[in-house]
Amino acid sequence: MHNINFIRENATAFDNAMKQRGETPCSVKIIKIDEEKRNTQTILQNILAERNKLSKEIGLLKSQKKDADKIIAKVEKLKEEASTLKELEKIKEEELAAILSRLPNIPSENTPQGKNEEDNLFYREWGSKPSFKFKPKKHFEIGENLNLMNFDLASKLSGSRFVVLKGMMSKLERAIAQFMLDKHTYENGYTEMNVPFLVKDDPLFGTGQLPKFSEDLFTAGDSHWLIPTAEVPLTNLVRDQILNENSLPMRVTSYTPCFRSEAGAAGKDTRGMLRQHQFTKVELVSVVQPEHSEKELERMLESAESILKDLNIHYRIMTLCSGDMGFSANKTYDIEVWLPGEGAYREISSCSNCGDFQARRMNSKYQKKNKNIFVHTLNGSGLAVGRTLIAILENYQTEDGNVKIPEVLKKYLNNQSTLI
RNA sequence: GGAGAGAUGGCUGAGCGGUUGAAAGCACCGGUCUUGAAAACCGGCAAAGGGGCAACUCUUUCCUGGGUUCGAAUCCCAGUCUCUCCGCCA
Repeated sequence: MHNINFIRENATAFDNAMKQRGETPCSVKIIKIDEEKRNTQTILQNILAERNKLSKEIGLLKSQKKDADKIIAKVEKLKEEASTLKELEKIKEEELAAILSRLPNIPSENTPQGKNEEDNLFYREWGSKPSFKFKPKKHFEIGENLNLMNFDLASKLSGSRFVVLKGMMSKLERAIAQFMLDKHTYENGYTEMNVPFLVKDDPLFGTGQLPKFSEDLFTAGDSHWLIPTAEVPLTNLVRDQILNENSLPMRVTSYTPCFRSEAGAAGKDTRGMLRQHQFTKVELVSVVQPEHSEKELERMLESAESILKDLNIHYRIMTLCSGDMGFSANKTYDIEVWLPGEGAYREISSCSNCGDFQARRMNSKYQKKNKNIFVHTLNGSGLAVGRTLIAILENYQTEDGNVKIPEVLKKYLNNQSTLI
């Protein structure tokens, strides 16, 4: 959520920022509504002040057993005026909130300007593309050939974009998740959390999915939504709070399923388990003081990278341009793994600094010298488990159709060295 | 599902129609003392917003939304959440 004072004082800069993000500049409209709201407020408050004053007089008169009927009649009139103005004020407030709550975060000055993913900037890479003496298969070919990955069964149960994993494939996915959690909790300084997978509206508003992106979410009953990412429950752990400064930085991680309707992705990545309605992910969330968030983003990125390094899988990191970033982010790095079967880099993690954007929506502050300051929030995948499974299958496949088990995962798989 | 209890400032907790924005304690901030720290003592300390160059001033907020009243943290209604007991259940 944007600071209205900032927009008032930096209208041009704000409009430019929105332009960068592909939004139509609207500061003029915002400022106009804001002015109307404040004008209404000023008049209303004068009336209320008068009412309060007279009410006190009434109290005084009554306590002296004097007649107060005249003043009471006067107050009655004021009350009527006030109620009309109150309604008008409410309307203006709602108009303003409707606009502000749907505008994306302002890109950081370190975010490259651009329209779409083609304008993303290469940041760095690790490792190199492996060479194969045979034509590497795609993950679903490997999985289906081994009879450990079944999309037909899943579609019988739930339709398209679901998968059933069997036997060692299912164990492998669990091993990956546990490896990630262990790494982040024992080495990277995150605290493991077990959080609800169903949340109410408020948390989703807090992290920015609502009100604008309800189409991307699944609902459960009238009052709950299935989480599209653990970012939602984890970040909202600090909602409506004034934190003690010594509780910062707060670094938490959680392994959860994620549910996404993929409303805008019809026909995209329909084969395989790259884009599913349900997938699991280990998420990282940091809550820090404003002055630390830039450094924290780098730290988070390194935490996510540490997983792929241990798995020895080649990846590159892209800095997302203003037009390709998510709604709440001011700066985002995507980690893209190399998929030999696919012959392409695919996103496996996205690490974002949201600045105080989510904190404003959640009302999350910390206390510093008797001042309450909005915290900064960051989130990143550490990593998407399903896609890590894909990366392992494609990078560790052998010519006979089997898959080697990465060294760091062996201890989670009874020291087995191949999938079958 | 049945029966009760409750929701007050960063926290604990008083207040239950008229200087109550709210006692007290803790936490926090400033100071005295101390070589430094602790303790002790003194002082300060809710938030959001409006008006004003400013000093300052006003409004709103005691879970949320309605209502009663000249006036509500305090009374009434609805909702949300929490807790206790009983039942059911992974």
